[in-house]
Amino acid sequence: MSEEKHSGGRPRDADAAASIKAATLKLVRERGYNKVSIAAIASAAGVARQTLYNRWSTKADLVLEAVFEETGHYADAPLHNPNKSCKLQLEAFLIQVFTHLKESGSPIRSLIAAAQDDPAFREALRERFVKPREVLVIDLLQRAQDQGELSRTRDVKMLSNFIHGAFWYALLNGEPVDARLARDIANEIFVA
Amino acid sequence: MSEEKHSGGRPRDADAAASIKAATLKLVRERGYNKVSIAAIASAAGVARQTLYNRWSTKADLVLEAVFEETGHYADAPLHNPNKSCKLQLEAFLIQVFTHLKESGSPIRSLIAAAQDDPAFREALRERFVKPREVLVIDLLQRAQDQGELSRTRDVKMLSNFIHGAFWYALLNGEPVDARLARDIANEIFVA
Amino acid sequence: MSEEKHSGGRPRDADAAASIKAATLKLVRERGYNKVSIAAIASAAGVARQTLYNRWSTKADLVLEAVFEETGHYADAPLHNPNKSCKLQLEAFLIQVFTHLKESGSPIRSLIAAAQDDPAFREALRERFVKPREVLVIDLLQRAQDQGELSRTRDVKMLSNFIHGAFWYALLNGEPVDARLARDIANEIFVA
Amino acid sequence: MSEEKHSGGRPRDADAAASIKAATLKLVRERGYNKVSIAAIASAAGVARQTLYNRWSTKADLVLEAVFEETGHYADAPLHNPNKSCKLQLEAFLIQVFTHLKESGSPIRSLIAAAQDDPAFREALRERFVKPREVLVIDLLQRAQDQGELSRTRDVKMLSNFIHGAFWYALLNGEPVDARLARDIANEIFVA
DNA sequence: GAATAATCGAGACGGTACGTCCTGTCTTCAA
DNA sequence: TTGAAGACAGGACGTACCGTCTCGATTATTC
Repeated sequence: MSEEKHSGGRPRDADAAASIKAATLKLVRERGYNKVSIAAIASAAGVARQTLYNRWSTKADLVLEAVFEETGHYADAPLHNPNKSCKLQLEAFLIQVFTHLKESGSPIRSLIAAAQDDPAFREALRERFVKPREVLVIDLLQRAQDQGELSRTRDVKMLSNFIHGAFWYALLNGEPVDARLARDIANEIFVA
Repeated sequence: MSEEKHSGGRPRDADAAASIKAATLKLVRERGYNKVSIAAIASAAGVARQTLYNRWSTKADLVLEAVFEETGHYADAPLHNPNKSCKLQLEAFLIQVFTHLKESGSPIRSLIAAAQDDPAFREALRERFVKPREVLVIDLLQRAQDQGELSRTRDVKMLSNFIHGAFWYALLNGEPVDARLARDIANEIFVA
Repeated sequence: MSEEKHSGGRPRDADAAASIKAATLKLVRERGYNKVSIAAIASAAGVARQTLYNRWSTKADLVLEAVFEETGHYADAPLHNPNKSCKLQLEAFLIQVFTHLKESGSPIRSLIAAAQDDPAFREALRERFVKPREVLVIDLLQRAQDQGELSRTRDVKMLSNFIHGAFWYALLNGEPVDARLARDIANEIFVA
Repeated sequence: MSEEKHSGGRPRDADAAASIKAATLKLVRERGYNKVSIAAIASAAGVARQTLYNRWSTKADLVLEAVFEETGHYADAPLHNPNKSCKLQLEAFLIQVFTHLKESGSPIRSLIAAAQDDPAFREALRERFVKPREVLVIDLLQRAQDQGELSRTRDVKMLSNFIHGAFWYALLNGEPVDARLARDIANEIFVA
């Protein structure tokens, strides 16, 4: 069902996509998004330049896919853990996110940057990166309100903005995005 | 005293700097940062391309200066207004900042983006844009604590991060950065 | 056999080479070598600038090829004509060379000039322009000696230098290089 | 009489001209004419760039003066030496010229090259370098005819062209311009 | 002695050209 | 039809020069 029909012609090289994404991640981490050309990625992947254009329409698309291929799935992981307080669940979630960033922080910063001049790409980033995390956090905060751990007077949407905003702000300003930040954010959100 | 000494050689054309910055702002607002070439700025300013290179080492530097030349001073404006509650002062401050962004939001988004691939430039942006606003907000929050308007249990540094983070998050995600957001942020900070 | 193998990749546009060389000759004759920029040639040929760099490493190389493409072959023409005296054969040969110069004298002067600052290019010019003509003249003079038309005491290598030197000297000094010069040279060589 | 009246204003620095010419010769010999910029000469001479423009209108003019300043006078030296045969006088003269070229050959090649794109400069070179040597050689050859050392049937103007042409040809083709060439030329001219 | 005027060091300016790099498209051959 | 290879149009980049110009400072001559 997920297999597209192959109607004649040479089939796509299955290995190509993997080696391209690997080369993309490697180069972007080493040199930074803007210092990596499409030609350099193709060359590092041992692939013709056209092969990249066959599959991704822009460099941003490619990097987006490369970055979230491997690690994009953790967002589906069950955040709900009845044994822990919501505050600790939030902290644990942030630590999980920040750990991923330790490796891919630079590419993600680059993606956010690339999104600023390309509305279509900004939307893609929103769908794949931003919204899933917002949903998780908002759910968690609502659960906290249901369980009386968080006051019903708090605006969970704005709190979510505070949480994500705080880590974007640190990320984009080059400040450490680590366990300490996760704890400080969680503490301040659940302060009252 | 603030004038740099002129130690020989033809002095720089004072008009040139102004027309270059004006052309820069105009073009960046119209087309977006990455769609504007240095040659186009020079041409619009009626100036030789080399003249830009004589004064700014990168396009980011130029745009940074152009954006904050005119509006960078309002941060010095007295934020302290004894007749208003701190919450309203915060809201007023944010409205002021957001008003500026209505005009220069796109260039500033571009600057934040450009900073992600250039540590030196990120530092410059931090000094000229980020830090001054942090200082203002932190002072205000501390005053609020002194006056009993804000609980001493709150971490003003993290609250400042929430405030700035919330607006960066909205800005970079293409959501409205307006008076409503200012009010919502102020409300949530002073919620208790 | 003389065709270079095509080992993958889009083949070079055959028309492009022709139109580039044509534009090169036209512009160099009109404006002079140093007044013609690579960009101007590309533009006149309706071709991207990079296409020129793909094929020739320097402007001198390009002009060299353009100048000798059309007319470089006459050197192969049989100089040996048993019905004429060697003196008249020399005169006819020089007239032939000088006629070519009437059209391309300016580009050739430019090539000689360009060769003075580029040893590699000087060698190329020697191979394509200088040596073939030396060989022809030396052969002719030796034939003249064999037939008793020229004394065996003469040094044909030096006489060849006299002949070519005289016409370079005239060419580079802006003096007429015409049939009269051809006759005068031939007369003086066969004077005795 | 050769001193121009100085009617007010700071007089020109007398040392400047010397150090400029020295720097010019040094740099042109080291790097070649086209690889030397006016700015580099000024810098090497410890002089402002404008000072060069105050005195010479083009780089070619400057180099012309620099090259012939020191050695341009030998052409006035008496070539007539009754004790030697004209052939030996010619050989001695050529050796004298070629010795100068051993040091300044490269700049002179450059000057001939530069002249090809600048008629005014070609004329200047002709006056200062070409014609004086032609006159000397023609006089010598006429003396040789008067004394019976050279046949009256020879065209001394063309012989002069042969002589100068032969050495230009060698010079511009990168062949040795030395005592051996001087002897070979003299021998062949006086062959009969 | 003061005014005048040309020169000098320094360096900005308008301009032209350079050679490199990159993007996205196209065109060939081979699989 | 895909892939490898590479040419092509187009455009931006940063650098290097050129010849001109504009400063402040200097150094003569002329008044």
